[in-house]
Amino acid sequence: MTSVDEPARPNGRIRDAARTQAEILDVATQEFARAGYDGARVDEIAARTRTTKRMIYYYFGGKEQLFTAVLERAYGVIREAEQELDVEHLDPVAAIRRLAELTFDHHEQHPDFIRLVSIENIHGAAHIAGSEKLGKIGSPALDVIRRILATGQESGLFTADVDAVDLHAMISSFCFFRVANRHTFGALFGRDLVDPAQREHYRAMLGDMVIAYLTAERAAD
Amino acid sequence: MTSVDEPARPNGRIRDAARTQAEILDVATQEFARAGYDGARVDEIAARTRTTKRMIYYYFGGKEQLFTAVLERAYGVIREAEQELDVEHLDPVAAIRRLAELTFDHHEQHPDFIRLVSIENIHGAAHIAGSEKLGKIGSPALDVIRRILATGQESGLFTADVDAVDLHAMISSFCFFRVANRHTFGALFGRDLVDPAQREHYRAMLGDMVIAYLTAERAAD
DNA sequence: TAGCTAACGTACTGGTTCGTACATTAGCGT
DNA sequence: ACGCTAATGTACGAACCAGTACGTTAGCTA
Repeated sequence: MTSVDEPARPNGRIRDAARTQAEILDVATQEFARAGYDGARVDEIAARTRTTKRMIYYYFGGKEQLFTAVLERAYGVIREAEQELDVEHLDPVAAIRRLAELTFDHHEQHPDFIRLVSIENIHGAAHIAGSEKLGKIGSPALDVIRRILATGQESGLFTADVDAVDLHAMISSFCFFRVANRHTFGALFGRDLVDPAQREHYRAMLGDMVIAYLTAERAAD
Repeated sequence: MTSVDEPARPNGRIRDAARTQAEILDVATQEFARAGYDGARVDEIAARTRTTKRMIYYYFGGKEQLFTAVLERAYGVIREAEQELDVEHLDPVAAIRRLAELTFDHHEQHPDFIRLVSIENIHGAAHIAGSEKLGKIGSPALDVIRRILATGQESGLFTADVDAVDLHAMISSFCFFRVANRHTFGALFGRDLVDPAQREHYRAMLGDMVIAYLTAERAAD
């Protein structure tokens, strides 16, 4: 099965620290997302790698640090995606809608990440708190929202008195819930929130919701 | 500390099956919510009860069934609370806002339940699926929403083409995220979503959001 | 008050799982 | 070519933990 791997590779057993580490992180991400922190098995992660359990401890130190490394990489992916956001050329309403849609898409495309976040919350965000990397890196998306919001509020288009962090929470809530609670919601209400046929429906619903909130006519106060 | 428990009780060691089971469920709820399914320890649950591990297996059969029983009771509490909903005497806008607020309050008051739901989703809702009790009991809240929605849509007050299940998902998203992701959100963005001082702020934000969505002026289509 | 059963306690086991001691090799620098 | 170190593999141990065999007692019933 793995006989013809790559050309000019003797027996496919080459030493490559970076590749080994990346492979461990890939498998660990799946395993932690599959079963939770305590449900994940170090032996299982090792077995699904081309290397051994010894290497996990050699490179990461232990299960706990491995999970932290998994989180760090997962959040890194998000941050990279957020840096590619290009919506500020749009008018505020369109920009916010587009940003919400991209957030929606990203959540849908990374269910493992959502699960890791759920798991980390079960454990009180102890690993994030104990990570230097994850300590102080504000989300690029937040800066984008901040600027769009300022423009929209100055022009009077946005009537809501809301700041970027809260708006981010609002958008994330919807995207997160849809993916994270898919199973219980489906079991209890018989509706699959991640049904591909309903994807556009929910995408539009999110955009409508956020725009309606931001532009609603407010009672004078 | 526990010397003077209750009057007329010889040594406090009385046989009471119902009480023992309830006590196991109480402690198990805390322990599962604290550490997740795999992180929870049956011995720990037993130790924090007035009874022994033997009783857990005697009454519930095993760890898996105990978790299912915990879920069943937790969902039962929700359903009871939903049956007390009394908002239909209000006009549709006020009724929906009130319902959202009550949902908000209930989530805030039951963080353990939120955690159990997160945990159950990590495991693909396997326990709900395997439970007869949890299989077929539609939420009373859903019926209430359905009726309010119908009234509001007929009168033209509500312009959004949304059904009860989706609206319920929208409201729950916000309430759930705020509690469930409190820790990672706080660690990453430095804002405690469950800060008591901000409680009214978020409560109002949810109501504004839902009402704005339902009553927004729609482009003719 | 004898006896019966539900309710309860103790002590243990067998398997699992994280982590490590020890042995080995690839491949770079000189 | 020769060593030196990063990288890797093997085998094992010690603790932990879900679940159980076996023994005991409360309290109702007749």
